[in-house]
Amino acid sequence: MALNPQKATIDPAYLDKLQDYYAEHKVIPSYSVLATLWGVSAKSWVSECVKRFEEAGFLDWTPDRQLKPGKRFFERHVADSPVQAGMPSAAIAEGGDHVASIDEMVVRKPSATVLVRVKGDSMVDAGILEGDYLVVEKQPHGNPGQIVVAIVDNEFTVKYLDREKGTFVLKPANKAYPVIRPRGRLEIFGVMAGLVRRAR
Amino acid sequence: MALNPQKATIDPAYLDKLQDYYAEHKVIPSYSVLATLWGVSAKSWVSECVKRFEEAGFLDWTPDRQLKPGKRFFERHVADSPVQAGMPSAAIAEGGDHVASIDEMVVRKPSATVLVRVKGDSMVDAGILEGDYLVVEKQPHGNPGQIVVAIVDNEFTVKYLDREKGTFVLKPANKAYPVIRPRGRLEIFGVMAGLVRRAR
DNA sequence: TTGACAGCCGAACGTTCGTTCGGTAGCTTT
DNA sequence: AAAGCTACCGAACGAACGTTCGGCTGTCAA
Repeated sequence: MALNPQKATIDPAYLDKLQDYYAEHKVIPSYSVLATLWGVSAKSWVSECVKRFEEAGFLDWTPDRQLKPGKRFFERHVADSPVQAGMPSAAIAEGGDHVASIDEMVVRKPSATVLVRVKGDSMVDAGILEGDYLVVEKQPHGNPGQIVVAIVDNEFTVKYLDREKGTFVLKPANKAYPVIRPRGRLEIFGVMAGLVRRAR
Repeated sequence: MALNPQKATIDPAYLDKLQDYYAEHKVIPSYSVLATLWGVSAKSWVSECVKRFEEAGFLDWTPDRQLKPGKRFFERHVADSPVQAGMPSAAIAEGGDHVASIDEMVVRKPSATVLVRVKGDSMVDAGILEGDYLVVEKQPHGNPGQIVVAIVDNEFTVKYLDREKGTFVLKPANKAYPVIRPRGRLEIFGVMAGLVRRAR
């Protein structure tokens, strides 16, 4: 057990503060600012801690040797059971699930991905509410069963794509709305890749 | 017309390159790096351009006078109508809804934010489906009307928080489920800050 | 043809940066 | 009781930073 490769410990409180700072300013601060942020007074100590963050993958360097967020910097914790609810950190060990970032769980092809604000309640039964942001992967076709964003009468419409006797139709997820049977070609803007809602 | 308040012109190519750099590294580079990035050789010129970006709202300063992205830096279009579907950028004109990244629209305090996977269908009427990820800001209390994650019988439960005769109760958004009236203290894990769904 | 202006360069300069290194105080381990 | 380790401090230092300022070139209006 002496061969435990004992990683240098990193202080989760330091990471928290850095992440919150970054969330506010979108930049990694200088060592002296970091020092005051962390409540320490020695830049040399900051330097030491930064090295640990770097080894752990939370910080990294640009080719020009400027400090930048590392791969794990944007990791978000996925809580599964309340067991860990109270525990005040228990190290950054491999415990629990992580997710790279919300962005990445929902957008696969950034260049083809757009957000579309949902209007109306025609899809409530699919859990899509007015005001939600639909993450849409732009592409001119879709498969039956998928939720697609189509262009009807020069407006976006979010509907289930389905097939009826060889032609595509758009089905709402709300009994109060009718099925849309487009005459002519159905113009599909993209398919739903995900959904994001801001609370309240 | 001499009194046209003629804004100093900003070079969109410069902005593009800066944004690409930022997208890759998640930091604003130093003036000398900016110079090579832009293909100019005078830091003084970089300084001048930075001032213009600053006035235009694309760059800003931290309280410690470090350069950081400004409000308009992240302008990413939220498509509202199909009109803009095809257009490839069309200049830096004002207007339109913008959003930085999905992460940021939904998490304010990274250090207190967790993802909770939704189990069951007790909140379907609030558009919260099984398998969704609830973005939860950890805090031990909430206000009536908010959707909260509470700990009941050592399990997470997502419910509306409400008040009945002075005590807090948890209301599902699904008539098939009963209101939960906790005996003793109600243990709140956090409040819903947002929701993320991966399509299928 | 003169002058104003915009885009850009280059040197100089004081400030701040991050590193190095030698320290101290407290806790464990032996 | 000594030795070792960890968390942190503080001074020193060269390198890099961003600002200022003067200068050059090309364009456009008068």
